[in-house]
This record gives sequence, C-alpha cells and structure tokens, in this order.
Amino acid sequence: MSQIPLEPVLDRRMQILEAAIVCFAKHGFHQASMHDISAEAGISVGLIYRYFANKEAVISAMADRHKKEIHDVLERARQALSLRESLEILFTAHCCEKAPKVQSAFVVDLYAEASRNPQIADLVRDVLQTSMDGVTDLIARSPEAKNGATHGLEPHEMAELIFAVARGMLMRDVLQPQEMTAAERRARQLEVTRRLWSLLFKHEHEPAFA
Amino acid sequence: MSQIPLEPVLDRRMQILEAAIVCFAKHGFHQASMHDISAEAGISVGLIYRYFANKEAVISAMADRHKKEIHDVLERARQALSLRESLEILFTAHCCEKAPKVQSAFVVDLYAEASRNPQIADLVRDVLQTSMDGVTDLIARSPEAKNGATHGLEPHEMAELIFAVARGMLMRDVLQPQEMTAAERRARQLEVTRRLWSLLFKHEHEPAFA
DNA sequence: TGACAATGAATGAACGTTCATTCATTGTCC
DNA sequence: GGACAATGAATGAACGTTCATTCATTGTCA
Repeated sequence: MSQIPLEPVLDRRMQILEAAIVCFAKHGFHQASMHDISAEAGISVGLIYRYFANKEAVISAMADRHKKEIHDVLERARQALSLRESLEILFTAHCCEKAPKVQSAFVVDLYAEASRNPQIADLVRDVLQTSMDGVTDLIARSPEAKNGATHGLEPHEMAELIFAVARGMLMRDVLQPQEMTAAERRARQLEVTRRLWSLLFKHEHEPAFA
Repeated sequence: MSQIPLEPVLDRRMQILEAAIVCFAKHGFHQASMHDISAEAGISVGLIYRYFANKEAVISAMADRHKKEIHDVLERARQALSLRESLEILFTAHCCEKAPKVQSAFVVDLYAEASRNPQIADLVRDVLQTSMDGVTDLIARSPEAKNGATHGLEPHEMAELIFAVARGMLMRDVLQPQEMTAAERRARQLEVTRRLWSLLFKHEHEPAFA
C-alpha cells in the first residue's frame, strides 16, 4: 500500500526541512527549538541528529534549498515567452498556496541571519548575483531593450532596480496579516510588477494601457 | 567641573538603548543576551532592569526610537528644496558615520520580528504608512507632478514603488562586507536613487542628464 | 539474530530575571 | 563643621527555565 521510497534518507531530510521552514517562519531561526521542529515533523528530537549534525546544519541545508529553489524560479523565468512574463514569475514565486507568508518570512530571516553570519551572507550574495546576472541577460536579449525603450539604463542597472523592488515587496509582505491568502498576495505583487514594468520598458511615446 | 545631567534617568535609558542597538545588530534580537547589552553599556545586568521591565521592553523601546527617527528623517525630507533632494535624504538616512550597517541590520531584524510579533508589526506598519503618506504628499505638491512627468502613475503609487526600492536597498546593504564605509554605502544608495528618480520623474521628452 | 531506524529521558550550558548587598551621595541635627 | 542617618543607584551571584545535544534503550525488518 505505502510506496517504498528509493531514497529514504533523502525523504527524511526533506521531511525535516519541510517542518523546519514552518517553524523558522513561525518563530525565527534561533527561537525555533529542535523540539518544535521534531514535533512539527512528527518525529523525535534525536532522529533529527541522525540526519543533521546540529541546528546550524539544518539552517545551512535550508539556505541551500532556498538557493536551488531560486535557481528553479530563474529557469522558469527564462522559459517564459516575454520579458514581462519572466518578471511576473520572479515577483510572485514566493506566493505559494500552502502556508502563505512562510516563504517571505523565511527570506527576511535569511537576510537578517546573513547580516551576522558570513557563511549565510556568502550564499545569499551568490544567489542574488546569479539571479541578477540571469535577469540582466534576459533584459539584454529582450525586444524591449532592442527597441530602445530603456530610458538610457543599462540592462544590469535595470536588473538591480528590479531586484531592489522585489526584495522590498517581500519585506512588505511580512507586514500583511496572517489571514491574507496567497492569491491576494499575488495580486498585490503583480500590481506593483506591472507598474514597474511600464516604467522600465514602456516605449516613451506610447500610452501605458496594459 | 562635571556637568550635572538634568535627566539622569533618560541618560541611562539612552545609554542602554545605544548598547542594545549595537548588540541587536551584531547578534540579533534573541541571540543578544542581557549580559551582552550590559557589557556593551559598561554596567551591570541588574541595572537594566531598573530602567526596563524586561527584554521585550528593551526591544519595544528600540522600535519606538526607530519610529521617532523615521519621523525626523521625514521632517528633514519635507524641508528639502526639491523632490529629488527629499528622496536622497530618505534613501541615505541609514548611512550614518559611526557603525555603518548597524542601522540596516537593525531594520531587517525589525521586519523579521514583525513577521511573528503582531505588536512590532503594527508599529512598523504605522511607521511605513506615515512615511508613505508623507512622500505621497510631497510628490503631489512637486513641480514634477504638476508638469505631468508622472507616466500616468498616481502619487501614492509612486510612493509605494519608492519605498519598495528603499527597503530593497536596505536589505542589500546587510549583504555588504562589514568593512564598507558609510560613504561607500551612501554612494551606492544615491546611484540607485538617481536612477529611480530619472525613471519616475524625468520628463518623457527630455534626455536624462542629471 | 544482526543491523539499522527511532525514541525520549538525561545532561549541562546558557539565558532572562531576581534580590540581598554595597557604597557614594545627600540630608539632618547638634 | 562634624557625626550620623537615609537614600537609591549599582552590583553580580543565584535561581528557575529553556534549549541543543547525547545516548542507552526499544522497535523493525530481512
């Protein structure tokens, strides 16, 4: 009846990380206890230590997972049919249906941690640089850039602004009440994305309809 | 010979808060211990409890102080001679000479805390709303808005974008290496501010010189 | 039976908080 | 002025609690 996992070790790790992100988002990295995580995962405390050396290792693994997720988002953005669609994917990636706000809270916590943990800072910097390079590239190749609707800005300067806005909206998101649904968050994000898009790429002599 | 302080009680509170922001920025709200704060302030642990009910109260007082500081910045921005100068003041307020990065790290921590502490969330939301209302007003009264260089955006929509970018840059700031000076941070901030300004307010048929 | 997964009570360090105690300063009386 | 009383700011050891981590024990399959 139950499926036999090919990699039970990886499954356990995933299960623990899944529980950890919920606890971290709810209490913060250092206020969430190992007991909280084990309870959320439905396992014992000791078992966590079979799969992770210590709490620090859980945090690191979560940061690594975040890195992979961002790379996936970037890949999806790359495959979009238009630059605007790419941006919408990037801006709404964190609005997942289950547990809205968890992703935002986690990322803000990650930046807070980065401000005092050089290892996390390196990782976050790396994720950011890779993403920005990717978007710079997307912009440079876009018809919008070739049509000269760039207001004299370089693609990398545009990418910098885009990511500043994305981070800023993420911060804003953690201020929203818990009850706000993922759909509502998405709508808010898209509104701002479109506003930014029309500023950045709207041809100067065209009206901004869409 | 020695000056007699008029309000020694307030002085002590200030001294403790000054030490607290350093410790909070260095270790985070919940990793900084009361012993850390007392050591940084050069006083005993017990004395903190003469001026604050508990650790929570220290955090709250710091949040209140942050609120006052932001109001001061807004006041200075209001008195600037041009909209652009106002924005530059808002964007570089956190780049103070002593202890660069401390302010940014504190604010990111404050948002992280807001994501799970409704009381802090209310305060931060309030600070943000007041600031955004102020800037919306500044924009509405500006010659730029009256000249129609607004790309069809409402003043409050512009303010929203401006604050998103400001928050985003603040987050970016905590990734910068500790050694980066306040002047270098300021320069980075101004660069982005000017780019944003030219996007938002540059007249559509004018080249962007400045 | 043996190998490994899983448990959760036990451990000790670290933390927030308290409070008995110290002592420089100020006030009071002769 | 000098002797003594009163104050309360300041201290830091001690307390109860929480937490990350360990490990002896139990459960589970092949």
